[in-house]
Order: sequence, then C-alpha cells, then structure tokens
Amino acid sequence: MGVTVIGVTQVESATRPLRADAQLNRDRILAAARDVFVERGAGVPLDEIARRAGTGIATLYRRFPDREALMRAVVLDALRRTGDEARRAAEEEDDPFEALVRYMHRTLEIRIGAVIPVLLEEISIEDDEMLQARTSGSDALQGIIDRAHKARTLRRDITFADIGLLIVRMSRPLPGTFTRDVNDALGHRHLDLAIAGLRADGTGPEKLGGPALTLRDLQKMSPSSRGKTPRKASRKK
Amino acid sequence: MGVTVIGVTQVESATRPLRADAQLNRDRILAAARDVFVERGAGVPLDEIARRAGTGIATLYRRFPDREALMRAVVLDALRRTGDEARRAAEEEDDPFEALVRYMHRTLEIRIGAVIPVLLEEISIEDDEMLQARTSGSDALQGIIDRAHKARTLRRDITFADIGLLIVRMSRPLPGTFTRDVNDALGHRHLDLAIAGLRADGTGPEKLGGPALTLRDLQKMSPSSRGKTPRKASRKK
DNA sequence: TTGATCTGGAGACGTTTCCTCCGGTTGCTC
DNA sequence: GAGCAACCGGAGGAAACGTCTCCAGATCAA
Repeated sequence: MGVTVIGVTQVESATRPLRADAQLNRDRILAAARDVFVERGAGVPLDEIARRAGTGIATLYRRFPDREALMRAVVLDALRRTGDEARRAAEEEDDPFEALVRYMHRTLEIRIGAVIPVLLEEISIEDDEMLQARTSGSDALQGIIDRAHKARTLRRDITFADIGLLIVRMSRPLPGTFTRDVNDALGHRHLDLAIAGLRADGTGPEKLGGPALTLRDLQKMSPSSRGKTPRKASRKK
Repeated sequence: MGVTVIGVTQVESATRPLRADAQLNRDRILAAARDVFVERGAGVPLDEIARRAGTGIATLYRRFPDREALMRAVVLDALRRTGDEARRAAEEEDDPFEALVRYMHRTLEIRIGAVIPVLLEEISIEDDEMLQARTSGSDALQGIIDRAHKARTLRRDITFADIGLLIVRMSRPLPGTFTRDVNDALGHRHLDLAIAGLRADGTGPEKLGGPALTLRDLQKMSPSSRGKTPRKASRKK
C-alpha cells in the first residue's frame, strides 16, 4: 500500500510494440496521470503529469496525442482492472456477501471511484471499447449482488447504484494533510462502517430514504441516453 | 429542499451597514459562490459566480476585494452555521446518539463538508475569526460524542474525525447526471448506512481498521501546527 | 557498430481570467 | 418627491497560464 504498483498496460491494439524503454515510460505516465488527476482534478497542466512520471512533456504528447487520449487511457485501464476484480471475487468467494465486501475493498485500491468522477465530465465513455469494459464489469457485480439478495444476506433495498456510489464516496481523497497511506486506511475504515448498514440481519436503519437506483436506472441517466454529449474537454470549464 | 435558502449573513464587523439592495446582493453572491465552488471547484472564473448570483462582476469585486476574501466569507459562513447546528442538536435532543444523527443529517444540508475540502487548500483558516468559529463548533460536537460514548450507544472506537470525515464523504456531489435533489437524497441515504456502523450494539464490524483519529490528532495535522502555510490562492494550482 | 527509435525542454502562440473604470440607476433621508 | 450618496453592470486592456511543436542529442536493439 502507499506506493501504487505500476501495472503493465499493453499498448493499444495492433501497432508494432513499443521499444522497451518507451513502453516503460508509457506505463509511468499512465500511473502518474491517474494519481495526479485524482489529486488535482481533470484540469491539471499536463507538464505536471510528465514531471511526476519523470519524463519530458514531449514524451507524454508522443504517447497520448492530446489530453483526451490520456484521460481515456486512464479510465479504460481502471475499468478493466475493476472488472477483473469483480469476476475474481465472484469466482473465488463462496459467500456472496463476502464477495461483495472483498470487491469493494479491492476496488478502493484501484482508485476507480476517485478517478472516474473527475474525468467523467470531460470525456465520453460511450464508445464500444469503453462500453465493453463497463458492461463486462457491471454484469459481474450485478451477479454478485443478485446472489447476495437471494441468500438474504444483503438488504433488499440496496441496489447496484448504492454499491457503486458508496465506493466512489470512500475512494475520494479527503481534504487536509493526510498522507496517502492514512487516506487509504480511512477509506477502508469508513467503508467497513457503511458495510455494516448493508447487512440484512435486522440491525441497521429501519427504512432507507432516498432513491433506490438500479443498474438500469443508472444507465437511463447516463449522458448517452439523453442525447447529451459531454462537455468538450476544455481544461477546467 | 433543492433550492437552498439564502441565509442573511450580517456584513463583517464594524462597518456602516450596507444599503438594503447591496446587502441582498452580497448574500446572493455568497450563496452562489458556495454552490459554484462545490460544483466546479475553487478555480471557477468569478464571472460565473456573479452570473449565477444575478449580479455583475463588478459588484462581486466591490464586496469581496479578491477571490480569497470571497472564499473566506463562504467558509466562515458555513462554519458558523454548522456550529449553531451542533449546539442546537446538543440542547434539544435528549439521547446523545440521536443528537449525533440529527447533527450529521443537518450538516449535510449546509454543504460544509463539500465546500471546505474544495477551498481548504487555497486559503488559511487559522486566523482568530476562523479559529473561533471552528473551535466553538467542534467543542459542541465533541461534547455530543463524549456523551454518546458515556451512554454506550456510540462505538468506542469511533472518533471525532470519523464523524467529520463521514460527513465530508456524504456531502460531496456525486458524478453523473443526478439532479441536485437526487444527489442530496443519496447523501442522506448513504449516511444512514454508515450510521448503522456507528452503533455500539454488537452488530457492525467486529474491529475497525484504519487510524482512529481524535480531534486532537486532527489539530496536530493541521497546516498551522506544521509551520506550513497554505499555497497562495492561485486559482487552480 | 549503425540506424531506427526515442527523449527533453525552450518558446511561439492562443486562450482564459483578472480587475478597473465610468456612465447610468436606485435606495434613503429630509 | 428632490437630491445625493451609494450602488450597479459590463466592456476591455493587461497579464498569466497552458498547449504543443521542433530539433539536437541520447539510447536501444540487432
């Protein structure tokens, strides 16, 4: 924990593989971008990402022609990892509630819940590539939720959106002078508190206010299904 | 709900009172600033705030000489309201746990947990005026917590920081196309889930990971006590 | 060893935001 | 209801900030 492992991300689709050093730089930039976007928002100067990655700005532009390409690569990477995590949790855990708990905690580490919110209003995630990564992941999660509902270990009125949004809430870095480690630890701590509320054992709040949004509801509200294209990726806007 | 009531905020300290229309504009700007800062970050163009408030940009500059003054006024306002809420909850509720629950839900509406994080790294809140508003509020909250601990209705290992940070987590607007109303409702909903974890009735997580930070710990980590002055309020940075 | 690939950073260019200035309007007092 | 101080809006000059290209030189791979 603390220092995030740099995952090797294969270079996109069918191009000649990068030279070893170039590939390493690409990965470094991607990792730096994820962290910097989370810490400073979608509008950070790209120089800062390059600096954090330990490369020159030109190298960044060589690999990612513009800000949007970089943001897309970051999101796609996070989506894929999260999907993997969901599938693995579903496979390896017998108790569906435990699978859910494990999934949530693992996902916190990927920081998807922190990075997506930041980038979401700058890019579209509605094209095929993104869509595939998304549905593959959310199907797996929905599967876990369904099984937990069947097993009566998950409150009936807890939906897909609750799980996803809870992860978002716990992922975002807190204000103040917390170190990265403390921040992460607090995320897990508070997630545990919220998980207590998810259990269907009669404890927890009698009745839950607020909308119980399903995966389908969530999709209905997504930009694509409202004909609204996301703001062009002007830096802050 | 939805539309936030514009609270009348007295003009600062000992100046001749503003003319009625000017005072109204000042309040409007303050309310708009709070919302816009929350939605778009500390770096929003000030024109946008003026537009949202329905005034000209010059009026904004006339009332708040620079961005920092505006941010400070917004924070001070939020701190004072939150403090009032804590004191009132402590007074009016017999059961300390219920006081805590009420305090948390009310505070969500003030949006302090959303606005402070955004502005915190741009301004200092260490001067006397801020400090007084802060301690007055946090003392009241700490009082509630102590009483709930004594009554054994609040988990022993839940601290001041947990309460405050949970509020922050639930206050921040979620990504996506939620309306303001849905967003608020989801905040309360998820807060209820987390509150389930706070109860000391043997349900909830066996043991809590992560650091249990007290109010004192929190203060120790604050910028002032580390000799570190906050970044100058350059817009984004 | 050699040439193809990759690198870094200076700086021209375009964009965004700040913040003042002033002619005109509005509230307040007598 | 007259007169004046207080207040308003918004255009636009000036400055700060980011983007993205270009090319001399370093590095890898065979």
